[in-house]
This record gives sequence, C-alpha cells and structure tokens, in this order.
Amino acid sequence: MIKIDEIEESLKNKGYKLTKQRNSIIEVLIENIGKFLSVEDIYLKCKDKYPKTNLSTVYRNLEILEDINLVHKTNITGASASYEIVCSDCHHHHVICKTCGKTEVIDFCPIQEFTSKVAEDGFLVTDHKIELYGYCKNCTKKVIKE
Amino acid sequence: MIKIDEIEESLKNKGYKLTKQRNSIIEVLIENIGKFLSVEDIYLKCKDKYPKTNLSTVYRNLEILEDINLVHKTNITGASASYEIVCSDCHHHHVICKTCGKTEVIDFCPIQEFTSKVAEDGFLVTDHKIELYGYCKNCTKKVIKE
DNA sequence: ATGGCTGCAAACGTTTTGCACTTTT
DNA sequence: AAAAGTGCAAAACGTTTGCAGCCAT
Repeated sequence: MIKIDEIEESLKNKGYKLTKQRNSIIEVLIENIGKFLSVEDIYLKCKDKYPKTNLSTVYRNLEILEDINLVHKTNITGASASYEIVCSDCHHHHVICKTCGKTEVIDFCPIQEFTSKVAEDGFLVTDHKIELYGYCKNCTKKVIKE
Repeated sequence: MIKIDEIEESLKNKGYKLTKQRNSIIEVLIENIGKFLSVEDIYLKCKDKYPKTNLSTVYRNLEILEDINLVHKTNITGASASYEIVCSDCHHHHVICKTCGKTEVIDFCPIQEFTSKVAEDGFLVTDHKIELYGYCKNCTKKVIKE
C-alpha cells in the first residue's frame, strides 16, 4: 500500500514544502489508485477538500510529482492530460475502451523481456508506458447488437 | 514495403480525393518510417514539397489518416502530437531517450501474451501503444562522465 | 457540375507564466 | 527571515472550426 507519510517524507527530503494544497492533491491521487484522473478531475476533487485550491497550483504540483516519479502522466484522450500515482508494489497497465472510455487495470507486464532485448544495444530502460485499446465486454455487446 | 499507390488507392476507394497536399503528407510520412514526426515537422517537410501547404490542412489530413488506420498518433513529448505511418509488415515499437529525444525501433512485441490475458475478461483488444523510456548508449556515457 | 478540399483567420481549450502576496520551514 | 508556494489574470500554445473560394472527380 501507498502511505501518504512516506510520500510527504520524500517530498520534504527533496526540499519541497508541505502545503495544504499539495497535500490534498496527493490525497486525491491516493484515493484513486488504478484510475487515470484528468487535471480537471483532480482540481475539482481537491476543491472539495480545500476550496481555495487553484488550477495553476494543481498543474504546478503535478509537474513536480511527475519529475520525481511519484506520478505517471498519460494522454489517453488527447484532450487533457491524465495522471495516476505510482505504486511500486502494484505496478500495472491499463486497457482502455474506445467506446465508453472506461479503463481497467491489467497486472501483467512483459517489460523484462523488452528491456533485456534493448539492453543489448546499450540502451538503459528506466520507464515504460503500455496501453491497450479496444472494446470492453459491455461495448462489444452493443456493437454486435447494432 | 509500403507502396504509395496502395495507400492512395485505399483513400480513393473511401471517397477521398487525391490532392497535392494530401499526397505530399503521405510522401513525407513514407520517407520517415520508423520515426515519429511532430505535426510541425510534417508541416515543414510538406512545405518543401508543396509550398502552399497549410497547417490546418496537415491537421485535417492526419486526422483522416488516423481514422482509417493508416497512421499512428502518439503524445510522447506532451507538447504536440506525433505521427508515424502504419506498416503492417513491419510492426514495431520505440525506445525513447530521455536526454537527447532520439527514438529507436524495437522489433519485438509481446502483445499476444497481453491480449490473451485480457480476452479472458471479454475485452477485445484492437490496438496498443508501447513505449520504452530511458537513456541511449551515447547519453548513458555522458551521465557517467559527469 | 458536384462534392470534397483548401487557405485563411478567428476561436477554442489546455497549459504556462509573471507577479505580488502568503505560507512553510 | 528566507525560500518556496500560491492565487490571479494574462499570455502562450497546440488544435479546431467556419467560411468563401478552389480543385479533383
């Protein structure tokens, strides 16, 4: 499990301060492990916790969290970026339904096979992004019906 | 190999017309198989071939080409979208150097293992995106030197 | 001759920035 | 007290759109 204290400790150690805004962003991300949240989503959920939160602040903090690898950024929709907190002991990827947009978690990850192939060329892999697109059970049914 | 005639035939069959602009976009994409080009890159290269080309036209055509699956879109940089032409007999993924931004092609693809896992849940996978990030041989050396 | 395509300019939504002020350390 | 963080408003950026005219079929 992710512990908020550990994350905050790690921020402190890097010289970042713990503000109420930053704290609420992290809380929101932790409450939504396994989902990608859009910046707008995060912003709105943070406002519930701490109404003064500003959108710029959310952007600035997500950038910091991404820089220190506490958060993964993706651009599924093309519209606006989405974020998910990194959880080292529950590494996973997502399948994304092209019809309803729902995402599901896949625990399987073949990255080892990949990195060993690439390592032969002297490339050092530190990070990866895998996303599967298609149609979920529900939406497949609909397609067949129509 | 990709043949420009086949692509154009397939566009014609779908009711799209062959304009000089559309043609030059396809040419540029074919000349850059294995690389992701930003919209701006494509635009500039097209202007070399056909100076009247407009940025909106590039956007509109890339959208069409993506819709009919002749082109893959990605958002590596976060800044602007990148495109690569689809080549059915040379499916591949990329490793992307976080220092110099260079991309290299990896021929290996573990998608089969993935889709069979997901199929159990009734999810139908039609498409996927795999990107590896890290440091290329050159940049790894530099990091060590410093 | 028709319908699709283009160039242009303006509009749009997301993200970033400068600055004065506030908060954490 | 110093440094980092914030809110606000404005700017910047990539992308999309409406429209009048153009071009491929």
